[in-house]
Amino acid sequence: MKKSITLKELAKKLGVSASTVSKALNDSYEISESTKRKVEAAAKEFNYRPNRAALNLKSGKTFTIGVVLPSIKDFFLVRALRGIESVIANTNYNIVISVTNESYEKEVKAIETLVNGLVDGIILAVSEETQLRQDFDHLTNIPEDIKLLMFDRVENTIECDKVLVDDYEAVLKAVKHLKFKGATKVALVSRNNNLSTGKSRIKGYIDAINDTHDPMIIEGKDDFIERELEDLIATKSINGIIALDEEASLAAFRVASREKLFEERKLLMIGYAGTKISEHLNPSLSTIDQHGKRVGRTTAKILLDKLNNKSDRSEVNIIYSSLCERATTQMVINHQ
Amino acid sequence: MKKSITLKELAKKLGVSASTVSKALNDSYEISESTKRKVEAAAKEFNYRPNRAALNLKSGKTFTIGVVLPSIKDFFLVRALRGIESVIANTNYNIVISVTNESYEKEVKAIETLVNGLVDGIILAVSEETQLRQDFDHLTNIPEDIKLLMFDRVENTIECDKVLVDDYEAVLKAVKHLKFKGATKVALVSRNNNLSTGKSRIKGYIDAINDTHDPMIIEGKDDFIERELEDLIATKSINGIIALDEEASLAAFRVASREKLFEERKLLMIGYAGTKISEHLNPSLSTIDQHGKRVGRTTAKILLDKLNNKSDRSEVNIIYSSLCERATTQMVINHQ
DNA sequence: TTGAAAGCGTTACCAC
DNA sequence: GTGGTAACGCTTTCAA
Repeated sequence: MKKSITLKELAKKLGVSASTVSKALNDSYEISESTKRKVEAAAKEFNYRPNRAALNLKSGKTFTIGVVLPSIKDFFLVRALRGIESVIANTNYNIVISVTNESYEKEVKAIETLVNGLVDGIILAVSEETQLRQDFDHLTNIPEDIKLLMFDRVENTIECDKVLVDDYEAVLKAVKHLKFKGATKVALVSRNNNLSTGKSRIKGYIDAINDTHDPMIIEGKDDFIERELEDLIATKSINGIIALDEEASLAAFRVASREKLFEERKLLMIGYAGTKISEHLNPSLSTIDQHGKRVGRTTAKILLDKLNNKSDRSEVNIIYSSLCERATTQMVINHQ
Repeated sequence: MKKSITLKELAKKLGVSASTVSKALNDSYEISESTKRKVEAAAKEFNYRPNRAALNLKSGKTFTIGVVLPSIKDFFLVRALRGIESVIANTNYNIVISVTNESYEKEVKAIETLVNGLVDGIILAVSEETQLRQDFDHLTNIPEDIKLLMFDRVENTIECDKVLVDDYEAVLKAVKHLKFKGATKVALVSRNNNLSTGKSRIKGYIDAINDTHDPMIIEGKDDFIERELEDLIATKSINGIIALDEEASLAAFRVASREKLFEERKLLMIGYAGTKISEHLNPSLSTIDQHGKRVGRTTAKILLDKLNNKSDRSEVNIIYSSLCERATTQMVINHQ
């Protein structure tokens, strides 16, 4: 592996000035063709690479975008990351990634680091703990020349670009669909969380059941969900389930399978879960698809527009989920 | 959002020199306590943030690590990324991520960009196309002050730190285990690839069947695998399957389910697939667990050691896979 | 067509 | 204890 050379050293080797080399490499009209050729040849020979730190310092830009995610376990966030990456890859920007593990403290630290001249813009999905604490100073203190975009989990009081998912409507529609397909008693299961998205989804559920029966909401870890759900099945003979995340979806699915509710056509279900696993469950699980990759792509495009000053005012973009119907909603329910 | 201020401007506001401010903020013994306090207060008030580009330029370090991955769809690579992130998060380093989509050209471009003063070190899993072309100039040309570490898919001719998975042994053992459990005719399925890891795994399979029967190898897209496998089942009555990746595992699983081979206890199977999906298949799928997260953690630790000059010679580390036994190998096979 | 010099924001050496 | 100055690697203005 060769050691790389600086512009000055290259200039010395060529017996010309640094400015000449710089201009030649930037294909300036001031430099003669022959000099350009010589410089380019030498640059290649000596493996010259412009020093990025110097470039950044000079230009005040970093051509780097920070992506701050609460988790890279969550299938939706990973898909969003893929979407972001697919757009950024075709530009001259780079991606710095930070994972907060849903921690407020890590989020503050991540933003702090990124903001210190590491990035030109930040794409952020707020951590759960931050939403719980409702403490957003680290976001309001971001210098104004760094563009912020929030997606999915969003804080409305902060003015910045936003890309949202229609959580309320998606669940509203899903639960109505369960009812339409014959479910008369729909329970909701969810991991216990403090997310704005979760609250919207629950609201969608409540509005959808619309007093046709009391809300039946189970929030907790997967084993808790399993226990409580078994209880609800026994006591309330529910025939519909809406699950708000993958953990809850799989827990509910396990219960339903164990109780043979799908086999006996006693239950309809819609969840949130990755495509591959939903397809391979038996019966395959109907899900709400949030189009994570599209969310990511939109996110990246809007931020790039901002960075290129193509737009100035803050934009709010909504990506509509769609119901991905598979076997758990395609049976006719068996009302005894 | 406040605009941030430079050290010089801060010095002017305080009526002291830039050097004094710099030293005060770095808690130098040369500066009086009272000055330090004044400077710190002012720094906070005016939202001073050191400019990272200037720091990088001065120190010649970036405290950034580049992670170049062929894909972030692959569950193993995502787990490795998580492992890397979990280690780096506790240091003052940052992660720049590049995804090559298995493309040689993208890999070259990514390395090129990272090497231009963006990072101090690079963690790389080589793309499929690069392994196919066997063209590694972009790697041998990396300046010697940037540390390179390759993991999983590795090129032996390049001297650098390496973290490997025991592909050969893992498949050898897995196939032997299938035989031990009663499978007498084991077929291998795999997506068509040109990876070093795949070749090692196939070698493991061949050595494991050890002429007890002819190798039966199906390589291709999932629909191709499904067709060919149905054929093999019909004509050769195979009773064991080893699948080398998630796509192949799921394709083979679908065929086996359709043909009711698991129900009738006619088939044993081991695959490579994500934990969650393997557990939720019915019957649950036995898999080879490569401990992706551990691979990532090891990877990051070794690179950090190199960056901190804690070690100098190149290290090769092997992470041993383990067989994760689930239902598809826990039945007694039904020999008619 | 080429070159000298200033400057981006910071640190470190050396004077004072 | 404090301040001036040079330097990191590059671009850009202005002069030659």
